[in-house]
Amino acid sequence: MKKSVKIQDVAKVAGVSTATISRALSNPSVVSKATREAVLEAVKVTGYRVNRAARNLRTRKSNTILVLLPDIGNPFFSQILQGIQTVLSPRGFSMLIAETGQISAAGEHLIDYFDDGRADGMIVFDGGLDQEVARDLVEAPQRNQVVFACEWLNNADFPSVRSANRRGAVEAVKHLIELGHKKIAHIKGPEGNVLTDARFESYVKALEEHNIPIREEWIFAGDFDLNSGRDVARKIMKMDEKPTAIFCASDQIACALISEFSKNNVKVPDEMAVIGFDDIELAEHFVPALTTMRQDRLGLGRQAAEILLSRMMNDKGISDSDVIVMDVDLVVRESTAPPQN
Amino acid sequence: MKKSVKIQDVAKVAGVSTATISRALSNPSVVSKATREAVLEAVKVTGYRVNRAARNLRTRKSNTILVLLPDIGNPFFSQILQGIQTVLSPRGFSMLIAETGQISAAGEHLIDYFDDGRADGMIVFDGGLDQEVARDLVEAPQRNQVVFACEWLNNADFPSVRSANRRGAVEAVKHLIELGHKKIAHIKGPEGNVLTDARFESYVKALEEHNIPIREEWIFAGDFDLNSGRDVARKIMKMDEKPTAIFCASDQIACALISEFSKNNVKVPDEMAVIGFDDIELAEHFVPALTTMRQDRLGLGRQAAEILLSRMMNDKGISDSDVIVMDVDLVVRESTAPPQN
DNA sequence: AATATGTCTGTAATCGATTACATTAGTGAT
DNA sequence: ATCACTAATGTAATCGATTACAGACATATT
Repeated sequence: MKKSVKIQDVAKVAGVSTATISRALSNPSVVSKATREAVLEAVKVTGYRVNRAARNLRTRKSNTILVLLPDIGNPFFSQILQGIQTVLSPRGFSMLIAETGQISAAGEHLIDYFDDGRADGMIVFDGGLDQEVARDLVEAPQRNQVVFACEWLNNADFPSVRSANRRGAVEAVKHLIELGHKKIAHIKGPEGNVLTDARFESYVKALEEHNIPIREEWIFAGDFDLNSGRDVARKIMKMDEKPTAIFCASDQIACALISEFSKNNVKVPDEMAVIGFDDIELAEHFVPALTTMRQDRLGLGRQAAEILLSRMMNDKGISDSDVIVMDVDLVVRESTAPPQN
Repeated sequence: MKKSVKIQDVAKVAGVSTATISRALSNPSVVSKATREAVLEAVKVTGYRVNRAARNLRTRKSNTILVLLPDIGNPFFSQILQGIQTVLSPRGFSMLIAETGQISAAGEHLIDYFDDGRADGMIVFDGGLDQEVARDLVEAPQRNQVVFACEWLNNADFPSVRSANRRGAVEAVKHLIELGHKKIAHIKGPEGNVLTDARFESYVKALEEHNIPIREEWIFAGDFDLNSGRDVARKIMKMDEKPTAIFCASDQIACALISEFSKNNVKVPDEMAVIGFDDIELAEHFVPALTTMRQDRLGLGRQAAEILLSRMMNDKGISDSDVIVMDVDLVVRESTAPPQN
């Protein structure tokens, strides 16, 4: 049972003081070459590893970033996490993951992560934070160490990285219009979500721009998830006057929608054109392959991490680029086609 | 700029010593009711939060679990992470996430997480660790604080949680046989993976048990991912003698396989029956809905976390239940049917 | 009354690294 | 020879909580 090596032990082996060890490791340029090499050698010999808790205590830093998700189980986030990780890892930061619901369920507050030194910064993917939680964040001294990604807060201007939801939604609907559709339905995301609103409003805008009247009965509540797609498909099939095309707020909705249509012999894209949003991995391999707006999830994660780190370094409090909007791309596959008749 | 409250400040407000504050918070039963209430009140008034770094340093614990994934971007893990989180969070543990590749790329070692006090335990999802990394883990004094999940190491007996891969694969193939298939192909997972081997060997075993000869040309290399499904579909379509059914090592393979078949007018399930493994969320909503073996991903995550925590509490070094095998369920949907003719 | 027992609380050492400040030695200028 | 300055290193305080140990007090026992 070898006891853990501490900086004192290394100092003894290298024949220098602990201060020199510390300096040689964290700021090599200030010690002489000879010492530096001796220290490195001693570190190797002893197998020394800095004790993070001690370092964190002394420096008041954790080198850890909290990633706050509304729902860890949603596979939409996995690639985003990967993007974040590719930026954080080489820079020596660790990634802590938590879920909005779990934090409040545990009686904790979001800013506790700052207050108790668990995290130096956070990337928040939940635009639906409680009013109170949001206010705490705005008023926190660590205000600058927070970046929103994908979603954002309407009443606070944190830096944020997001996809071009409005342009994307407009383009998606336009794609349907250009194919000749006039009867275009929309399945919304969850109530109160900023993405839901942005995409829905753009749907309305695109229709208005082309003088297509809005039909309330073709606007459906949903929640980004599979089940809402299935449910809406059932509703639509019962309608007397059906739309000929549907713009879904997410690919998951679109897939489940198509699936339910297929089961009931409603042909996609011929009888019903369907376009999604996200371009999840499976979209390309769905049957029929899904036409959708691609979000660069890896890039979103990377950008969010980059911005956060650069803000944490500067700490100017001033920021030139508060909102980064990532491009989205229309990917035309097989689930959209001109209307039949 | 309010400076952070420390335990001293609370002590002053409550009119007791720091020791009492600490005790009242971490071991309430040892202080009198009156003091306890006074302390709680003082904590509320001051807005005190324990400094984790200080606590971690003193207690030599981090209350953090490292979750090591082979690939963060793989959505297969998201529900597992959620399962882990639901166990860890209420017990006051945080979840740190890292990727095998990133750690070595950063020149770090897995056991550094123990050595430098970043994690008290780890759940490893990668059965393909380097020999060296694996050996370090086996020899580490924290051997007991490691649990494998989904995958496992062949040459070391860490506790592990996994699905009944062998039984599941046998059942999957049997399902095809019972439908009347005799020409059954298999698309394997990545080379050298323990799951690949378990599922492949079971495929062979199931065929042998039913006296169906193994046809080498119907065994395909793959890698759990979408592209290998597409590629194998193309290969099969070019064959003179085609199988009538295919057992895929993952749902992703199966979906992409079916997708490619559909594009080329090979009818699933009529011309080709396909069964997957995993039951990813989309399986149910695929077209046709995918027949597959369900793995309880949420449960896997939960179990892994439970076992790890209980081992960390006991620390007996002895373990009655080393390997927990989670049930898998055959979910018959629409991608399998009897062979045509 | 003296002693034992138990309950509660306080004092101060401790965890291990970082860093402000002090010190030393070496170089070059005057 | 003295001074100014730089470069390299050492000494010791510090970060903030936990906890071993000791002490104070109240109650029970003999």
